[in-house]
Amino acid sequence: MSVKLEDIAKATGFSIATVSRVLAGTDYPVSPSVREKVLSVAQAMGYKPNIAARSLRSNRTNTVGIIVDDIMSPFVPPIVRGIQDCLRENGFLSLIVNSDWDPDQEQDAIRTLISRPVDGIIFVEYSHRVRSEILEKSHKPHMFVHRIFGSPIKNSVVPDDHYGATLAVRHLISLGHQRIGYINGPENWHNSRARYLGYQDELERHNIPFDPELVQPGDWEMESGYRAAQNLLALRDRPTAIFAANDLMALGAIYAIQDAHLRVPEDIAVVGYDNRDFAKIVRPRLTTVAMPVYEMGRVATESLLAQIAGEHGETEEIKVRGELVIRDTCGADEALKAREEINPRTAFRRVLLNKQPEG
Amino acid sequence: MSVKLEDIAKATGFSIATVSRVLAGTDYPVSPSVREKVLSVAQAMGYKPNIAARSLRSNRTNTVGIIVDDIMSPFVPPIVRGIQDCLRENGFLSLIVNSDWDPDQEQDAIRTLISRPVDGIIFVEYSHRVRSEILEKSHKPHMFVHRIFGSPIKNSVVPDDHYGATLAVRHLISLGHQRIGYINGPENWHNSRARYLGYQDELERHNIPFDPELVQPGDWEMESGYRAAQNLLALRDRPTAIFAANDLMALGAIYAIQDAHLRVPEDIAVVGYDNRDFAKIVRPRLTTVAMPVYEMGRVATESLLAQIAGEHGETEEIKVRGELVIRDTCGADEALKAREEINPRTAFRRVLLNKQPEG
DNA sequence: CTAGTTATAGAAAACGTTTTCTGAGCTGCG
DNA sequence: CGCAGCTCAGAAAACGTTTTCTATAACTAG
Repeated sequence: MSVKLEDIAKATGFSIATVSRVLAGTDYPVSPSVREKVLSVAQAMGYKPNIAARSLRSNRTNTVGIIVDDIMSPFVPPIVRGIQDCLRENGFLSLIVNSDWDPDQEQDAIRTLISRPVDGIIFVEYSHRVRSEILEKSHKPHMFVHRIFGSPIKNSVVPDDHYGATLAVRHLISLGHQRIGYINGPENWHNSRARYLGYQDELERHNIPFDPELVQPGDWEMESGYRAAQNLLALRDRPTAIFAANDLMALGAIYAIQDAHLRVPEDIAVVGYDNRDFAKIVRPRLTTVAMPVYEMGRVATESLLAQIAGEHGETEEIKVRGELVIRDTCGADEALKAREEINPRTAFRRVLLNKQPEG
Repeated sequence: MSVKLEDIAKATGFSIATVSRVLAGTDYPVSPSVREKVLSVAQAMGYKPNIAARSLRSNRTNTVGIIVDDIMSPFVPPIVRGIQDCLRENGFLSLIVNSDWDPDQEQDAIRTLISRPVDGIIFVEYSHRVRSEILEKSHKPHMFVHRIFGSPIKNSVVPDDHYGATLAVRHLISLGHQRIGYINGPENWHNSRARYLGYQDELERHNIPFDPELVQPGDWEMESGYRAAQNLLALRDRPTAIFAANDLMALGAIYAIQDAHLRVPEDIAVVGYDNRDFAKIVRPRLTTVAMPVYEMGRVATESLLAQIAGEHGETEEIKVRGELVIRDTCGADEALKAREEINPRTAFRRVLLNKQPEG
């Protein structure tokens, strides 16, 4: 079949050991002339190492496993892409398995991946509180990328939702809004709480009194955004702007506003959260806070690879900040729109929890 | 570390060979009592085979490689999910690598995957005409899942775009429309041609004369749909319905219609193609032909696994049909909407090219 | 000049399986 | 009864690497 070390050994006259040492790139001393010869012959013969053999012997595979809830769910692909780009840069490949939000399937996935030759595991949108014993016992390096947990957990990368909410509200305030409605997500989600807190804190920072009337519950779905906005519109002193905890509810709110024969952004401004794909094709195009999904994937992977390389052990929770993407639902200054489409592959800011400036 | 065959052999008193035969599930004769004992002990000890060792010895890894252009591009995740579901059912895992529409990176990906332990490769949205020599020489089973090529190629799975266009147009005709505009995709794309042909053929089948005035060019983007619709609206005898070759252009058309102070669907009906995520959250919700992405993934994988199992060699091009998803942009009978959200994991029809009924 | 060290290369063990080869004990048939 | 043929189990080879151990030559220090 394929050309192997033995063939190259025969062709060059050196031993298998020597050939291996050259080709595997260890720091074992090999004289330059030998190295050169082996390299050129290997090149000529088109040598490709047998990864199975290598990993059997050395226990390292340059492969990491990714456990996702569902590759089709909207936030997952960009996270995975961030992971894969970082992996590729370091010569790694990824094995992806779906858990379908099912703890049993997830356990199974963990078991499967651990038995496989993977050097580490990344959990994307891991939602189960119970850490797996198997995972613990395997001592494989692992990272969590998610938006779920409340309390900081080790080895995890999360979005800085508090900061993001702050951006949205600050933008509205800068446009002159004082009465800003808020449509919250489910109360038991950490996301909702963090964004809600960001909303409150930013109001306070600008000395705008917090009015509980302006806060409406939602469940992430469009329909709940619609109803929430209806309630806000029915207030005696109704808001001039609405910040929704996600894009879907923001869109529902826009529809409610339109159905009330009001205009967005002329009569009421709207800001969403997430920067979902549809945000730039709905009408009016949605101003929103980008969830830094791609970056989260990258950051998690960098940390994982460092762990694999033995550079460090567990890390604290890492928070990643997203940017405000200004489009049409706030009627903001055109100049601000210049930056419109952010490129997920470019610069981003990573903020370690304990290094955050003020708050 | 992990428990291995030797440990189980020691624990049960049988030889490694016997244990392996039981656990690997070969058809080698092993007496029931031995089998049972080994199985229970292995279970108790939590045995998981070392895949690296297994694949080194047996040259089979129960892993397939997937080369995608970009996991973030909209059609890819459901295709990948279809592949992965089918793989999982058969005890396989998948290694995914992105090629970024770059032939060089794709070559690289192929090389990488071939040197790895993968039993086969699936190309998703493979766009390069030049088949790789490396791929050919490797003799690895492979399949292509794509929407690109014109001429049928071996081992590929494609959507039946002609049929889909037929569905869309038939629906409009059944609602009484006679003047149906068509917004085409780029002419050099096979998709565009197939959908255009479906449009023409279905008109003919209903004895509706083809009017070239009603056909407008587009480039898949929303903006081109907008302009195309403007042109259609400017016709002296303007259409009562518009069929756009994709959802994005359909959405652009809707916006153009609305900007002309006409209503969708009351004044003009619109049908899109693809059933993208946004189709069910825009306003009005878009009636469209579903691209059978999930099914394409499954079908390709079934065929690949059959190849790997040695059940058959190369296959002819396989066409998969999508369904019409009826929502709000045609004002269709409410009864028809019952089937609204199709479940991608359920039944679907696969149609081999040479088994197609009439056309 | 000798002993110790260093630089380099080869031999061989090891990784955990699968699979081939061997062989022991039966069964069945002439 | 004897032998072919079957059923089942074990011994050992093999898969292609990496890595440990050993060996040799060259060099250095004293």
